[in-house]
Amino acid sequence: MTNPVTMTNTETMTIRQMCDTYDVTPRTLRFYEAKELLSPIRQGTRRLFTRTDRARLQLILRGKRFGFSLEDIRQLLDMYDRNGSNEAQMTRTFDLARQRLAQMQAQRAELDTAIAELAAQLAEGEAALAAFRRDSAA
Amino acid sequence: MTNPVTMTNTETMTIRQMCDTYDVTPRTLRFYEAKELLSPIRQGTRRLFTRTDRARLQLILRGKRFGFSLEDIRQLLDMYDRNGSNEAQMTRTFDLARQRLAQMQAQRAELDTAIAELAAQLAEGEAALAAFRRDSAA
DNA sequence: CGTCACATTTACGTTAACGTCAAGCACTCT
DNA sequence: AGAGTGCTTGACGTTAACGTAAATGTGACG
Repeated sequence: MTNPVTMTNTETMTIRQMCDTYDVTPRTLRFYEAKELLSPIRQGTRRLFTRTDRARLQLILRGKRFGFSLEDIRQLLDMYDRNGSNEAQMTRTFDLARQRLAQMQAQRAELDTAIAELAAQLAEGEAALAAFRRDSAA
Repeated sequence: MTNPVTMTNTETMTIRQMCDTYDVTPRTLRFYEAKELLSPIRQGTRRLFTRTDRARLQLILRGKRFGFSLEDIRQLLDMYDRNGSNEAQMTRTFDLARQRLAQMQAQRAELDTAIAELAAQLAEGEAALAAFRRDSAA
């Protein structure tokens, strides 16, 4: 039944493989486990990360790129997870997601105006610099 | 000479007026001064914040809303300020601004995809919830 | 069996951006 | 003079997200 070829344990990864794959430190993975963001299984004392852990880690890293706190991320992960929960739980979860979405949209709007303003400043400054150079020219 | 009515010094503000106006704490203003983001003048031992300080504070607060560090902000403020510097200084400053702009645009792109994904998740989840409710219905 | 490479736990250190006392001036009002 | 209000300067405390060091374990290899 168990195919010896596919048995090369592509299912789980050691902590080092995880670090190399996702460019994080061991400390980070242990820290995430302590914070209950990941829950690798144990082989004796060593950690083995499943594909579930890997999926969660990718979500964590993406969340971090957006400036979410780990606590925020933990809540979002719960949402991705417990979609088979009861109705009350689900609606609460969706409320949280909608709030977050609104925050993100607001942040996007602010970022847009900031980008526009900074671009304007840049244009203005570069025009000044160009004039400066014309003056310095023979 | 000095008109007692117009003497209400609309030019400068005390630390408390600043706090009330911009919704920050005294500690924050002193901290920004220590970090050389603000440079209020002194009347004896007390601080008096000029319109320059107020303008800078607004820029600081806006920068913070975008997640910039105070150190980032300090550099940007320098850019807004020293536009009358030498050419080398200016080009360096513009490089910094362009880098920041690129960062912001990248961040916006990421934010966009995150928004899209989160919205999709939400829609999916809400569809599931609706089905859940149909099942529960008589 | 010794040692090497990699893993683990424990625990203190670090940075940013302030918060939170504590102790003491400086005015003003009574 | 005493009390009150507002401001000042230290200086230690706090949270997040790990970094870093120390001591120990453990499985494979020569």
